Amino acid sequence: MLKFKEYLQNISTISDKEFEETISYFSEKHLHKGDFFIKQFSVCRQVGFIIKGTIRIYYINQKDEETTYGFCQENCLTTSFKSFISQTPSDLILQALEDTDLLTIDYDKLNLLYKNYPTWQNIGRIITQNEFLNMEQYASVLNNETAKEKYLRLLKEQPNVLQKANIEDIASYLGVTRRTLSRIRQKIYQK
Amino acid sequence: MLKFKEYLQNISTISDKEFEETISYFSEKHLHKGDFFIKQFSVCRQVGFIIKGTIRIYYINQKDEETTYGFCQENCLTTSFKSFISQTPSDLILQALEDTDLLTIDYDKLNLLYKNYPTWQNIGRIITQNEFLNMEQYASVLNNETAKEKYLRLLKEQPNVLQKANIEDIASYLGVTRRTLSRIRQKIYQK
DNA sequence: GTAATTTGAGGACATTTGTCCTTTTTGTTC
DNA sequence: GAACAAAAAGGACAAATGTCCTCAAATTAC
Repeated sequence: MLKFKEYLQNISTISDKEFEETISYFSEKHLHKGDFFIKQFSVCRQVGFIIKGTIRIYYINQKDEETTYGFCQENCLTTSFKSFISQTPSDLILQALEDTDLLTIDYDKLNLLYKNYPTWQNIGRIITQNEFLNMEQYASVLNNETAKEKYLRLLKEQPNVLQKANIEDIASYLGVTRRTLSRIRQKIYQK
Repeated sequence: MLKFKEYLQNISTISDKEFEETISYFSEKHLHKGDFFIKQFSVCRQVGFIIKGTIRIYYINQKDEETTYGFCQENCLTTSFKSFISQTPSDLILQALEDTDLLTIDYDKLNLLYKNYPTWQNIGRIITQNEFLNMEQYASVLNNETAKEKYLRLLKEQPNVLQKANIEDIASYLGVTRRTLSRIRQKIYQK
């Protein structure tokens, strides 16, 4: 809860009283390893704030291959944003890589927050803008970083993901085959 | 003007009177071939609606190579969105590939529109969401389409861009070198 | 603990792409 | 129209990546 309060205070000012009231709109959710937060083709009805654990975000393309968008961990928001804002079936799949605790809010309750608290209108707009910036950053990485650079960044920023995810997941995150990932690791660790 | 009205009406309902008033917040701008709508590192102060012409959006990466994000043409909004919303220096460069006519609105005037017209708050939110969806679509293309597929889509959706842009631009849009683009064309046109 | 199964490492070869060129084509100037 | 310049096509080889394997290590089941 404390971390969530910090998270919101980084976005906008929120009083203790408002936070207390806000928190009553949220629920807690526990996922076991392998559980889905959002399944493919289901309408995403919730946004989650990760208290503890790891979520892998991925989708399955036309050739039946999994492409991993990324991994969300502690103190991050996680949702299938497009599905959530448009309340349409989700292309993205969100799955727990390990036991994960979340603070969640439903679509309707979030809209109540927007309606009842001017602060939340502000928070909502900024979160939407942040989602845009994240997506832009993601596209920029796809354009500019080699698979090796992406691997090194993952190693730096989310080293524990390398333990929790399997080779297949990491390779699909890097946009290469297992074989190439194997070669990347060889170069990094043997020199 | 008519096209712009249609564009807005597709987003939200806007009365004739509101549109008349709205249009007074906009200016017309004419770019010659090669002119910049937004230069690198300048703060983007305007959003443009293209009446006629073609804008290439690109940036220059750490290795001094140009990467082309895409090409905007008639009846599309064009801006360096991140720079515009945050009023910070732009990574993206927007340049006219041919003589281009735009309807433009300044940052301050847009905020006046938001303030004075509830309709525009709605339009603004939806445009922001659309920008997110566009960026997501862009990332999805980067992940899923081969250079050849991208070329064929360009050929289908914006065939005239292939005349207006040079090989270098198109190759950087596809994410390959000139040599590979040459091979792609060879395969497409000789079989 | 042993056997069976899953997962990661890496060999061999084919395919693709990039680099560095030269040649050809197109467009421009006088 | 000839001469020049600019842009695109494409040859030759090197480097990177994918495909299809096998083998070793780790994990799980009994």
